[in-house]
Amino acid sequence: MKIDPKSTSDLPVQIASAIRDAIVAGELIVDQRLPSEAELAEQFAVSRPTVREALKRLAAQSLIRTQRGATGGAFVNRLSFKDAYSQQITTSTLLLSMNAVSFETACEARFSLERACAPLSAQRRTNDHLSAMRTEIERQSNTTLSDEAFCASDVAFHRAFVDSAGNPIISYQLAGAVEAMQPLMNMITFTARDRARIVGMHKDIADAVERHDAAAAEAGLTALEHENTQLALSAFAARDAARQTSNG
Amino acid sequence: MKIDPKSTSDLPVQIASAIRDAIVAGELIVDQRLPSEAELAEQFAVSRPTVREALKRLAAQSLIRTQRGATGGAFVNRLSFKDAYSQQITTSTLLLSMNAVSFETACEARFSLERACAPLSAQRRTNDHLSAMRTEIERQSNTTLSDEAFCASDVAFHRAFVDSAGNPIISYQLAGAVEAMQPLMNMITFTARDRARIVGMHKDIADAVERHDAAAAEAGLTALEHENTQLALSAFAARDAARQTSNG
DNA sequence: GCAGTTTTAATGTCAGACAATAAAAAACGG
DNA sequence: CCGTTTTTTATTGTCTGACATTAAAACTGC
Repeated sequence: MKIDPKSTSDLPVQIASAIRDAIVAGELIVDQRLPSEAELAEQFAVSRPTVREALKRLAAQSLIRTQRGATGGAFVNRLSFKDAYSQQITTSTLLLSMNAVSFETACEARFSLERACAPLSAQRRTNDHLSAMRTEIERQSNTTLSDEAFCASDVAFHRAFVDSAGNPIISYQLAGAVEAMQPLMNMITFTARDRARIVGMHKDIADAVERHDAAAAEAGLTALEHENTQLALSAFAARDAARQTSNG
Repeated sequence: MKIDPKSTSDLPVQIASAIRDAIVAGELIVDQRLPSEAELAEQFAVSRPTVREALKRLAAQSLIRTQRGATGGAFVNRLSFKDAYSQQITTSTLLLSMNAVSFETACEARFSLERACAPLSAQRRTNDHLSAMRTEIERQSNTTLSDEAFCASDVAFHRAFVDSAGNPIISYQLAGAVEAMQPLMNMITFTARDRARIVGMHKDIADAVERHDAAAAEAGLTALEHENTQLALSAFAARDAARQTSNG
């Protein structure tokens, strides 16, 4: 674990990279303790604050955790699915909001990937998964729900569907795609009729999964994608019209 | 932008969260300059090193960038697809290597998601995408290639295929699923016959995409998944047998 | 006006100190 | 001798202050 003494710039970045590479390469294994900050400082020939910054960069990525006390120090972290999920969601959300990704593009990505779950979900769904979906459908049927709460339940339904595929890697990958859509969905106002249609489609999907019918589940997702796209189009059209009026 | 003065622990984490929330909520927009470290320190009533650690955490996630000099400071970063890709790949790779995810699970996730690209790729593929795939097929046909180089080309082929779907969000999501598999694939030794079969399947997929045949592309991916799973099974069986012999 | 120089405001790095913490070691009491 | 309490100790967390480095802006001389 060495850094290039020639490279003049940004020591903490170099040190963080060196340690990260060691972790990825398996030289440092899970729960192994790194040398203390003082030792690392000596090893890399820099000061303790510089080492600290490097360690904090890694901590920000959940690659290490630190512990105070006599037997404390920095330890290689087992990257949990939970940590990975939340990183994935943050990154995806920012990616959408900062890069002017169109609603259609995001929606297409989300439903394309969700349809990939249909065969697995239809095959493997357990009663737990089904009841999680049904619970959200029940919740969404409550017409007194705010738009935000309706969207949140929508996301929860889709996550339950994705989880029913029984593949944690897929769940991880789709967490970003599904959750990152929520801010975009929150821009839409749902009428009672819109909600009824969406809830109906959710029912169709849950029913299809229950009877192990992958094709029907895929068809339900496609219909839902179409519905969402149409709703968004009219919502954005209305918004643009309002803007036009107020500005000119 | 405030932190909870009651919460006793980990000030840099709290400060980083406060700033991140402000960015996600849109209170700080892209390219906007944050207050200087000294000002932030005063605002949060902590010292400069504490603020610095918070900023470094955010820099590690590419949420901000810093610049030295008179007009320097920390600026909200536009999270580029490129940055998001590399974060995604690092996270996915670590997730696989640290959580004892089976080859089958990872493989299933990867190919399920890749199949989701087939309809879009078949519809939208450009000549550039096709030639990128053909180039990799050409490279893979070179029998003098090392196993690592063969795997790298395999990954490049699949990324070209995914990119041909013409949806950057899908490309971003799948970058992790595809690239993270490489270390696992590198554990497999490919015989000449194995390689010929794989290259043949790649050809089938490229041909299917070229003639806009989504179903054939999906079938090709399914065949490839099956091939990979079988190869991995025998590779791991051989490895386990060798271990058995040497141990007792 | 323009080129070169100086100023200045900001981050980058360092050194040293003390606080907070948690585990291990030592002291103590039964 | 064992269990509990206290002390020690190693480590991270935070602060203060200083200097180095950088790059833009202000200034100067022509």
